[in-house]
Amino acid sequence: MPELPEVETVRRALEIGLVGLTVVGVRGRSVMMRRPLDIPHIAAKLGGRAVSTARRRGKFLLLDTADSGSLLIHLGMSGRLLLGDAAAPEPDHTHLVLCLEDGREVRFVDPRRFGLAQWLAPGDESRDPSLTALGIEPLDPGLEELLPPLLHARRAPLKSLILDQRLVAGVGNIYAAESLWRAGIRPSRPGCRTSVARLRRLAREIRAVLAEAVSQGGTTIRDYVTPAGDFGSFAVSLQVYGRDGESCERCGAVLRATRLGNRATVWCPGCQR
DNA sequence: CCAGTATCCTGCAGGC
DNA sequence: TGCCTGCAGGATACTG
Repeated sequence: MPELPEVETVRRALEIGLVGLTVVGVRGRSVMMRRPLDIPHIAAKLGGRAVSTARRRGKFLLLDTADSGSLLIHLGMSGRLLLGDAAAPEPDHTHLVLCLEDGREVRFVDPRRFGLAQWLAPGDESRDPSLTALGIEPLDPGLEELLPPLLHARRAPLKSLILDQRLVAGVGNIYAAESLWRAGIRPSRPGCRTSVARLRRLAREIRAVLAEAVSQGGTTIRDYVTPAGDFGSFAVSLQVYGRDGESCERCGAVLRATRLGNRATVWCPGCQR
């Protein structure tokens, strides 16, 4: 569910509301998630320590301590991080709770359990396979120069390529569809059959749509909320995602839905080539 | 190495 | 009202 803008919005909320505070307790159940959730291990490493930094890499969050290591979190499809009063009712599927010194709690809620929360010892970050495999950070400088040659070398549909976290880290199904619409490129177009100039345009649109979505607090479709419980407001700016059957804002043609790599894909047959 | 498919899990909407 | 099917913002282990 959450893509880069939603994860970045969560990170900013934690930077303001969590960083600097001490985690006085850790509780939860050691359920199976994308990786096993080991509550006692997290409790031993994080309990009694302060969170010093909240970082993001692609769709991953890293909550650092000064010298004990970091809590790695991925929200998967349905994950949410909530920051609020410990007395508030606890949602179903709350798997991990960080109790804070000021009486509030950070709760990791994830019904589908496609997410993960895992302790990384100092130095583990550079060994974790899913972190080391991550590609370009799209809001960092250089996307326009680095991404086009990678895409041009491949035959797969561009939408599948930009969803591949090893190429560019943070684009998901919503922003893949939106950036291709903005660039006027068909999602099914093979990377190798797209000019480098058009791929550069795509890279620019990826950056632009992600940055705009961050400024709107992300996109809420059904259940994404910020740690404070607010909805992201970028949904009103979506041009294709979830709009099949409606008319294209740019050319008026009827937007069509298809499936690409087992993911719903909406595009405009009139102006995406 | 690359491209495409199946799979993990719960909740919800829609059809009958 | 229920029961069934398919689908959902993701990643990855497979298969050819």
